[in-house]
Amino acid sequence: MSDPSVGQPQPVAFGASRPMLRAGGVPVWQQLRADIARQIEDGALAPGDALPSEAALAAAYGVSRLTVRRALADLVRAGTVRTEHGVGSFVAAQTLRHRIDDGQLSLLESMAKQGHTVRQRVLDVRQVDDPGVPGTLPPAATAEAAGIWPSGDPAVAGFAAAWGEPYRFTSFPGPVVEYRYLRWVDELPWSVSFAVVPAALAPPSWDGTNSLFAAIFEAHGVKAWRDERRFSAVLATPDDAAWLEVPVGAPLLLLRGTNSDSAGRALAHIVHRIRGDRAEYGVRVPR
Amino acid sequence: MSDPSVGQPQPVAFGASRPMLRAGGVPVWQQLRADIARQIEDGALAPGDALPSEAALAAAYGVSRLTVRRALADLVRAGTVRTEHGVGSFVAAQTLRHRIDDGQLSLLESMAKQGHTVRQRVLDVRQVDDPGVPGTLPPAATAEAAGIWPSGDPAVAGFAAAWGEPYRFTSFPGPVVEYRYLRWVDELPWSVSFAVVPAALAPPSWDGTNSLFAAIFEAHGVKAWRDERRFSAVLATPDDAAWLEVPVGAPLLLLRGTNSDSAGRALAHIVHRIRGDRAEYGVRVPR
DNA sequence: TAGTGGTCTAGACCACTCA
DNA sequence: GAGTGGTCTAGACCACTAG
Repeated sequence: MSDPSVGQPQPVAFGASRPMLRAGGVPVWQQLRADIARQIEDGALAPGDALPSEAALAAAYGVSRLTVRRALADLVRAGTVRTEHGVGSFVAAQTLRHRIDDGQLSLLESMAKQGHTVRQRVLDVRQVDDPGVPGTLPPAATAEAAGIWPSGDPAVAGFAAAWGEPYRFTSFPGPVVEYRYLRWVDELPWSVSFAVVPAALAPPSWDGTNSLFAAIFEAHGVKAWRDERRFSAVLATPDDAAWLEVPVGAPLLLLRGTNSDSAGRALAHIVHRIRGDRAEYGVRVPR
Repeated sequence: MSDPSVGQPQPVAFGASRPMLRAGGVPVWQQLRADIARQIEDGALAPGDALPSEAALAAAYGVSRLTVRRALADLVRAGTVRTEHGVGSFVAAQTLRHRIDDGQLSLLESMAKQGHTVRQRVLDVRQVDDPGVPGTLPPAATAEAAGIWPSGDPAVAGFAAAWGEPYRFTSFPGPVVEYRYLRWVDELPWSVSFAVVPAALAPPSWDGTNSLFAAIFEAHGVKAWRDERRFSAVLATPDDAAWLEVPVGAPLLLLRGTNSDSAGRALAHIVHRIRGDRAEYGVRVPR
């Protein structure tokens, strides 16, 4: 109840708008979330503005701090509010959803045309001598699809877990190489990605400065075409959250696909886990 | 600590696997989630099996019930665990992700070819005489993109909020008709969808027994083609949750697109909010 | 050092389901 | 009525940030 206007713009009178209904069917934390969201929506709070502290909100609304935290956690997962440990909560900047025309251009090429910068960093490269084939894949491979993430070292989660189903390269039997890499667009995390290619085609030392398929083309003269893209939605695991700088439970666009050569032979499988608040993938539908 | 084996299969010895680490950097609820998930992953718990009650889990792991609930809430959002109020928690059945080859076929046609049944129900139809045009859209239209959902009557959220950006039909000025409808696949909720079409083209009484564009074709002889599909990921709002029978915060695949006639004139805008645990949309990429 | 968010506890009451 | 999950509280301690 003390004067909170010290440097930060005075927020609207939180809690004054309407008292929480304890008897109605709607939980208090949902009403609270809606009330905070409405003030952001109405423009009473602009992006970057500080919210009152959790303790202040709890006092203003006459609820416990845990109830406030539950409402805020929902807004944080949705990307509406951003929290900084030890600092405060703020209205999140509206992140622009970049429209990617996901044709045959790589992300680097597509974004460069729009004037955006793309940076890639290879997290790990691993050769697997006995890759997954139908029927022999361990149960861990389907774990990701079930929303299960590894509890131990995150680095051990390989392509198979990300892909979520048996795979193999019929035209290129033998060992494969798995890549895991991060992508930034305009210096903000964009996606954590997995790729697997036959070892016979794997570029010896891909460092992410160009696209993986550009590297394959340079090394072997083989051109890889995208032939299908499959889209779904998943939640960010703690692993995703750490890499992508989003809270656990944030929405991710799951993009899976296979690249093939001109003869239709599969050359690579790719999985992208893309920040749902940043990406909108556009695909032209042929008539 | 009493004997819980009464009719339900005796679950594995929860809590015996490893004690919670209180000093490590990983929060206890994340360790707990991982521990429960591992037992599901390992096959110790099969789909449909009952988990111990929250109180029993709290006692077995030596944590408070709230910590258990936090771990379970994460698994519920991810679709790994299903809870029934007053009954218990269960390992969720692995929902199959249907692959839709999202070409020019409607969902009804595409799924019928795979032997699945599709049912549609129109929730509401509304004529809007002054539809959103660039620059005149109220701030509420962008609310959905920011993860804000209406606190009042859910039925008032119209197409503009779902679409998230200004729109208009340059070739068909004048009033538009908004539809909101639900779709089931194999009698399980699939998506909640929004469509807006010029009033001049709107089928007088579409009831969902056929596809909206089939109805338009029958009424006016105008064939609508899909020309682009845009994919993103969002979280289920309480509104989505109620319709789609998923928990709040579950991942949804956001599919937006425009259908045009053979001359390229926009005839309709569509938004689908699709259960991420059920759908995987496939699109062929032209070379 | 003060204030903030992050975590966890013990306990309470309610709504719901089922024997 | 017993047992379950759903909600909420009051309080505690910690980690982090900043003046």
